[in-house]
Amino acid sequence: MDEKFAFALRKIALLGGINNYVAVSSRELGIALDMSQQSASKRILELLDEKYLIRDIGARRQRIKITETGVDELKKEYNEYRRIFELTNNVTLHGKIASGMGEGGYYITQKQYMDQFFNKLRFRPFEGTLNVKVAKEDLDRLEVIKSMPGYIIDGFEKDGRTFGRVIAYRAKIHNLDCAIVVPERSHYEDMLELVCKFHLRRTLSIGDGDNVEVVVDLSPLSSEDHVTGVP
Amino acid sequence: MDEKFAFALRKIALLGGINNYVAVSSRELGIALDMSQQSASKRILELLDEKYLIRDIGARRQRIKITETGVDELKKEYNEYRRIFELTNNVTLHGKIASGMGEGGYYITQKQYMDQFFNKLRFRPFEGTLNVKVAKEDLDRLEVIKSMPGYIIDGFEKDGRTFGRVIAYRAKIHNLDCAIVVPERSHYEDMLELVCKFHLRRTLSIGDGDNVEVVVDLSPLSSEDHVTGVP
DNA sequence: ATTACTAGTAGACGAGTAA
DNA sequence: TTTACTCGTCTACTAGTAA
Repeated sequence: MDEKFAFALRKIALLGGINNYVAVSSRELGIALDMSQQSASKRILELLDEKYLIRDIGARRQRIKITETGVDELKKEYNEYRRIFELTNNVTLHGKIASGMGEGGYYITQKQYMDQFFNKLRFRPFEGTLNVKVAKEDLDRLEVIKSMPGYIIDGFEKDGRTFGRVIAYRAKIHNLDCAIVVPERSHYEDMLELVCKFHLRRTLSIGDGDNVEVVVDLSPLSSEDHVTGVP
Repeated sequence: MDEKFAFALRKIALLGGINNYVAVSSRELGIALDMSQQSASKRILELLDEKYLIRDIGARRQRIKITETGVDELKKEYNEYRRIFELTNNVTLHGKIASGMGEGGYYITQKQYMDQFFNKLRFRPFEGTLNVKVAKEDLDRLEVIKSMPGYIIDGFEKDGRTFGRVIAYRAKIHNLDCAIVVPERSHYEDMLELVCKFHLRRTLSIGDGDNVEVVVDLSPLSSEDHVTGVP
């Protein structure tokens, strides 16, 4: 997104435009953005065009509201700041082992995914994945992780079903190397899929309901096989 | 600050330029900023000129580092995002009553300050202020408060001494209306000055070392007597 | 490789103004 | 009052290139 859009959206958010329609004239927005009424009016039109804003235009005063897409863009910048001021390269997530092979497990163990894991992460995952339900208080950190560059695992079609692109991140669970896998653009999904060279339940002697700590490694990736969370 | 500077600084911060010199070529920065090498080079020169960046230019690769001023600018934006996504209009600070009249108390009880309190906050503070040492874990919230608009209490000169501009915010301590007073641009100062119409120690039966909870009201101010934390 | 100059251009901005 | 058009200016960018 163009930075000027983020700037305008941020100021509109500060005026209360995130959850409600807020009456902001182009003159007022111009003051907030330190520009003329004319330019602010144009900016609003651009934001509407980009679907970052919706408008309820009355006879006297327009009322504007930031769309979900717009809020997502702001969160992306917010997450950048969190990376700068809050996080290091290692983010720890707490969670509980969830029952074995859910829907996600079926997806991830597809050969097309597994081959890519080997090519990019340099290990062949043990058949089957470990599901970890992330603790509520760590969900926002998971959001930050999702906004970071990770290993792209491309999607594919098979038997008329669509398997979407997923992003993998190197991680450690109890000092064992593994990777976490999250579907691209999914919001507030609290289930992690872990892939590992070994059979994690057996190797770590863990089972359903056990608390685990997953340390995700967010250090910069080597080559061009990475992607930013949302392009 | 021009938004384009904040944008560039943010990307440099993400490349690790906050606490250390980091080797970033103008080409690399251009990629991060989605602009040409030439423009990125120019942007670096502008940031150097604005004292947001310092540079250690070697023969091959320049190494850059964000200055304290630059970090402050980034924190300002970060605090805006925190206001958007974390805070409501009321921010609660925890702290302990500290010993009576420190240096700050001497300052604040000056007549020139007191008259302005009456004009702007519409109450005349009881002679003397209450010092509250803010708990370490709430210091970052205090930083956010400082970045918000508050009531400007102008500084003055007296007997060759300079009394700086301070910012006041409406607050409540144990449901009693009061105001907190912070000097303009002071970093990581953990001492709050509270002013109130009543004698707080007597009215609330509190004394040194007692834990108190101060709820600061950050709702938008009425007129033109407010200022943003740092202009 | 770098960094950064100059020159030319596209687009962002504000003034004037209409509705 | 609003919003938003046209149009002229000027800035911010890129390409070419030097060091």
